[in-house]
Amino acid sequence: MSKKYYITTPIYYPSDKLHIGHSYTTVAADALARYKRQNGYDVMFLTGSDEHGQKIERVAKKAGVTPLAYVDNIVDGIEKLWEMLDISNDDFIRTTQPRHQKTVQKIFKRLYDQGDIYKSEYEGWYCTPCESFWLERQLEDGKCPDCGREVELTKEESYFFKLSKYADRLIKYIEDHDDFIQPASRKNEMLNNFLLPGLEDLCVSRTSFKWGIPVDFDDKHVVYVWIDALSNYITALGYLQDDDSKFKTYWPADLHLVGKEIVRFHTIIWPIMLMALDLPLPKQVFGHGWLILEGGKMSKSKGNVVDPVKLVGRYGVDAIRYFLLREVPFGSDGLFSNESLLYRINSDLANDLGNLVSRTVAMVEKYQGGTVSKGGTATPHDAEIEAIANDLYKKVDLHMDELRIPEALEEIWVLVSKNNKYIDLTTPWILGKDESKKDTLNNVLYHLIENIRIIAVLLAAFLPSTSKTILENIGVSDAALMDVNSAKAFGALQSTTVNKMAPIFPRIDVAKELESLEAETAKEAKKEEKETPKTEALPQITYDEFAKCEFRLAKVIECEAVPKSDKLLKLQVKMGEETRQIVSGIKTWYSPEEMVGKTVVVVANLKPAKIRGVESNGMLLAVDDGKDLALISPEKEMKDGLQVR
RNA sequence: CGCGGGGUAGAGCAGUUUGGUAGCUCGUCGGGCUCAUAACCCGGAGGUCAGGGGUUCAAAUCCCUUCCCCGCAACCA
Repeated sequence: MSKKYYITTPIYYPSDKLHIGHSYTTVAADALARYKRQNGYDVMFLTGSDEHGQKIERVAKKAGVTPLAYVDNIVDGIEKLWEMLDISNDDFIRTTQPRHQKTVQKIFKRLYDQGDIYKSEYEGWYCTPCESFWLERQLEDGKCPDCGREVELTKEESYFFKLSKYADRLIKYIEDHDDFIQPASRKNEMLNNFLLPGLEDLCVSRTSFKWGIPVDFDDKHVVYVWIDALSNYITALGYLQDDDSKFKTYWPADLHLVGKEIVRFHTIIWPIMLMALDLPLPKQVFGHGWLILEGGKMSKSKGNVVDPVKLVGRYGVDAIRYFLLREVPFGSDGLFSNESLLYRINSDLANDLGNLVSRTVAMVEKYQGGTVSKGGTATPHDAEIEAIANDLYKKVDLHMDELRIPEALEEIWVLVSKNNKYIDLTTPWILGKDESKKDTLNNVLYHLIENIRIIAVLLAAFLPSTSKTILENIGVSDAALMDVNSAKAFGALQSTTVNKMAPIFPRIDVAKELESLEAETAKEAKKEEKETPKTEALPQITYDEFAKCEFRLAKVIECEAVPKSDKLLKLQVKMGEETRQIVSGIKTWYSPEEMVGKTVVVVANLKPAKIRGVESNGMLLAVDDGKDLALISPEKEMKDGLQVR
């Protein structure tokens, strides 16, 4: 019996197309899954989509289709993307599938029956036109954060899950299982920020929207995200279903690979759910870092979203896979920029690996008619490179065991470089001119080919198609020689005949390519600009209603940042005789210095409010497009205090 | 004083646990080679290890302190 390995990615929320970050998580999980398979594990690799919720209900409505139709379309795109990226998932779970829905209902019922879920109500604010329910702290200006209209205080009936009951058990579990939360820094974050201060019971149902799994014993309610989405890891295995053989084989999961933003749900809510269901906990939750985009908010004009489909189309799957796997270090963030991507492709893939294969194959053809075999006259440089090849598997394996994918690749590249150097040291082009050195030449070329074979075999998990192409290049097709066991030591290959093929990674002209990429993004940005932002029109109002608002010109005379806040500025503005204090969330776009002296439009008769403990008497008018923000000012110099109509 | 991470060559990072010559990749400059994808190999230049103070024969590393950046949280009238 082979050992099992169950690995998952998060299920993605299909309210929009996926970006490079989702691809990163999935490619990393794929590399791990392939690696384990290659090493003889019985692997179950799951990914999927989390398709319910108010947000999807709303975008679908806006698009004029049913939520399911909307989601079908996006999920289709996701599955195509995974296909494009050579993702080898064994299953794809959608939370709208009957197997999932039915099981979630059973789980919910069971938790309810055993008293871990109870019905209660909590107070909040309801926006009738939006049909949405908000918590006090979610409100903006005491109004609906979505539409800005009045909300009313209501009580929403809801089911709650007793997190608190299991908190102590979870704390103990986390403290006893060092590997459970990785990297360790996140473990402290969870304990200090959430667990040790105490857990509140969790609201697990909603009555304010319908697009969800109905609570089968109380059809006013749908199951809210937590129990719905997190359960996917077991519903996909057949838990509480007729055929639960997969569940019996694969649970508990060996690894939930997640982005650092959702570590919390996977290390607190999910384990507690499992405890309540009396199931074993996953062995490890790994919160990986993110790909940070170049320039951050500065690049808003460039358009910040990196589309994986476009990149794969341009540079090929394995170039993108390589970049993703190589660039994000264990437990921290990596940087993405077109430039770094292109340099990586050129230097690691084209120059080092691709060129090594191509020069080696060319020499085998040129000097010995395409065939090499083991043996010949040794050179003084053989021992060193054989030692490196012999140790390579062990080193890669050690890194993979600790989920250090970039380091594993780095290790493989040590052998790549050493081969390039070996060529320089042994100068086969000189040996080729001397008939008496024929045996030495064969030995040198054999070393190169055998090392390339080992490299190709070990790359199979990371760059599956490149691995195949390289083996084809060097004429290896025997299954035993493509097996990882044959790559654990130098010398398994006896003899082979090569096939010279086109370069596996053609060199990219970086300057030209960057230019063309930029031109393309600029074009797209323009297209986006043209599309008028869809803002839902508000109902008409009478002039009297409008007249209730008092807008005035105000001159900023003082301005400073509000301490301990990222976005808030505290301004003193002069409106005629009067001076007042306003707090505004515009620090991202305006510095305190540049605010002073500006004339702006203020809503003057807004009720005062306290923001972060600072009193604010009014509101600055501004427009934003989601990326940038501009204050509204009079078109020519006018006196402050004047009314705006 | 909310929690956490970080500041090391032009860029991205390792080294800090266990003080002892500051290292890797990319870029840059010079040389070598011609099998190869203007590639490969070798060498050089480039660092007040964020600032200040302390411990020590010796500090990037240990202690104290100041400043700055980035996550999370909060907040965006």
